[in-house]
Amino acid sequence: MSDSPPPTLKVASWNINSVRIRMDSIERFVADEAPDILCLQETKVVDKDFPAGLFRSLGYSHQILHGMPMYHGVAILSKLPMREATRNDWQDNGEARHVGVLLDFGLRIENVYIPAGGDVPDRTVNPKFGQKLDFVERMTRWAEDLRQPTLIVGDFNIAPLECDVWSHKQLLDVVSHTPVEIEALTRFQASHDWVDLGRQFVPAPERLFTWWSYRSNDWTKNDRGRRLDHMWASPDVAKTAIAHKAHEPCRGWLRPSDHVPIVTEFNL
DNA sequence: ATGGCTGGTAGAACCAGA
Repeated sequence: MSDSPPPTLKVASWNINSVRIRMDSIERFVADEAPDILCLQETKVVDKDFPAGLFRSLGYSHQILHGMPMYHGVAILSKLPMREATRNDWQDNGEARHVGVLLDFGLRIENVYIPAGGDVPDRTVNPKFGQKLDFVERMTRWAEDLRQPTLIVGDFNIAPLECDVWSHKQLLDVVSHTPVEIEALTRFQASHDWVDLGRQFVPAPERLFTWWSYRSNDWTKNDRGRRLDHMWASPDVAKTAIAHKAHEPCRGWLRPSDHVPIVTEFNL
């Protein structure tokens, strides 16, 4: 690492489901948690319309945007300088699903939005499911060549463990928790010996969810959540993590995203 | 009780999310 790192670093990741209509929630979350770096997915805005001024007023003067019209879109907002933004298109279809940056002290932060994969977990009848699996496989090839300390965060759209969903048995055939997806994600994990920070701090079989469907009248009733959002770190980076949580209160705020932010603090 | 909702964009008998 070149420059010396700050004493502590707090990183948050949040599938925001439209950044423009979620600024009140973002201000409230920033007041609660004050992350140094905020990685967003599903910003749903082209870069020229991104609410850059609002984030600047909250202290996030360093902004790396990768948006597109209507769908997807990722962004990294930071209080610390960032450089060398990379964009990978692991489906080769132009969708804005990844952006990566390098911090001055040598840590890479990679922000990814893995495709949801459609309804039917069979690539022969549902091309979106095949695209999701292929996306993860290409990410795996990419990660095999990573040599720098890296933190990869985002909406992986896969809940790998039995305790990552409200009912393992009832979700076995539901896209996000099928064995073939979990096998693909397991290969990705092995490609860089990624450490799952969520489970480093909340070990299985404890409940840990980051998403609850909009379709329930009361998201707290029956607690039908899934852990779709993740932060995975290079082994050396994982050793510096001192706290991790899913910020569940956000799901109960006015006009919430269906995902809640996840937050990890590091003592570098 | 896995769609019963929520977005963007168009102005939908839409598409997508997961």
